[in-house]
Amino acid sequence: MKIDPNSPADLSAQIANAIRDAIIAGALIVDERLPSEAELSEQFQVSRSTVREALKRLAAQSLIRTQRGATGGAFVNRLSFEDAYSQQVTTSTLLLSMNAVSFDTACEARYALERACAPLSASRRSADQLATMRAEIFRQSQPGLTDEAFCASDVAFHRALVDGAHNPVLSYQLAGAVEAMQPLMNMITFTARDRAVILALHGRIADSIDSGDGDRAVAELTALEDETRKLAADVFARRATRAAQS
Amino acid sequence: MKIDPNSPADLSAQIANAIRDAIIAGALIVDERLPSEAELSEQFQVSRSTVREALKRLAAQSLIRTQRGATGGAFVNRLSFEDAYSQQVTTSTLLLSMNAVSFDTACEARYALERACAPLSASRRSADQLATMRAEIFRQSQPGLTDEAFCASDVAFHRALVDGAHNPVLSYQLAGAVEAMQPLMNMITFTARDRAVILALHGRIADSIDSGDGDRAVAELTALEDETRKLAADVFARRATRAAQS
DNA sequence: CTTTTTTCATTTGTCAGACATTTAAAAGTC
DNA sequence: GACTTTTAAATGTCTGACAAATGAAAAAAG
Repeated sequence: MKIDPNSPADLSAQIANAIRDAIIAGALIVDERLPSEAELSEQFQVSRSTVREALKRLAAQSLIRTQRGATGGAFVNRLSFEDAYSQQVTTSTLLLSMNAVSFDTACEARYALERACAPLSASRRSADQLATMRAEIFRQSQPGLTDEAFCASDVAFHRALVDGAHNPVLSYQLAGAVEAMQPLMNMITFTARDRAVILALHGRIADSIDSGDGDRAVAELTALEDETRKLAADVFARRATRAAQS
Repeated sequence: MKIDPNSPADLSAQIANAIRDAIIAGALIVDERLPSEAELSEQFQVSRSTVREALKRLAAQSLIRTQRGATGGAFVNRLSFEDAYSQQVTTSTLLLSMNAVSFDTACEARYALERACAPLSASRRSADQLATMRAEIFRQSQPGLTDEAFCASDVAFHRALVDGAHNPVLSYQLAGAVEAMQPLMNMITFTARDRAVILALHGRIADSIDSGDGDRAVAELTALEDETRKLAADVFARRATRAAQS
């Protein structure tokens, strides 16, 4: 681990990268304790503040955790799917909102990924996951549900579908795509008729998963994608009309 | 943005979260300049070091960038797909290595996601992306190629396939899955016969994409997945045998 | 001897103040 | 007007200090 004091990059960034690379390379293993801040500052020949800034950078990426006290210090963190999941959601959300990703693009990606899960979910889903899907469908059928609650239930439904594949890697990858779309989905106002159509599609998707028919689930998901895009197109068309009039 | 000095969490973490939430909520927009460190330390009633640690946390997530000098400061960063992409790769790599994700699980996720891209890629890929696929296939046919170089070319081939879908969200999501698997793939040693089989499958995939036949591309990808898993199974079986003998 | 309490050393968290470095704008010079 | 110099503002780094947490060792109690 070498540091160049004349590099344009901040010392704290260099140190953080050096430690991160050591973790990736396996030189530092999970739960291993890093040297104390005082020792690190001596090793790298920098002040303790600089070391601390480097450690905070790593902590922000869940690569280390710190503990105070006599036997405390910084420890290499086992990156859990949960940690990665929440980071993935914020990153994806910001990506969509900051880069003006169109609704169609996000929607296409989301359903393409979901269709990838459907066959696996159809053959593996637990009874519990199927029950969750049914429960969310029931919730969506309740009158008086706000649009936001409807969207939230929609996310829960699709998460159960994805988790049914019992592949944590897939669940992790999809989490961002599905949850990050929620702000976009929330722009849509659902009429009673819209909800009925979606509800019917959700029901048919659950039935397909229930009967283990992956191909049919894929087809129903495609139908749901078409429906979603049609709804969004209507919303944007109405907005454009209003904007032109005013 | 309120900070609780009695919270168990570090002040710097609280401040970082407050600023992050403001960015997500849109209260701070892209390229907007945050108050100077001195001003922030007064606003939050903490020392400048604490503010700095908070800012380093945000910088580690590419949420802000800092600039020195008279008109310098911390600016809200436009999170680019490239930034997110590299973070995604490191996170995915660590997830796989630290959580003992099986080769089969990772492989299944990867090919499921790739199959999701295939139909889109078949109908949209640019001539350039198809040329890249062909070029990588040619490179893979060269004798004397190391296993690592073969794997790297494999990644490039699949990236071209994915990018052919022309959906940045899909490319971003898949980047992690494909690149993070490279260390696992590198454990496999390819015999000349293995390479010939893979090469033939790559050729057929490229042909499918070329002719716009998404369904066939999906089928060929499935065949490639089967082949990859068979190779991996052989490797692990040989290892188990050697381990039992020694 | 065992259990409980106290003390203590270690380590992170926070603060205050200082200086170095970078940078662009303002002021000065020709 | 064009160029150079100065200046002010901001981040980057260093030093030293104290607070707070925490486990371990030492001391006290039974």
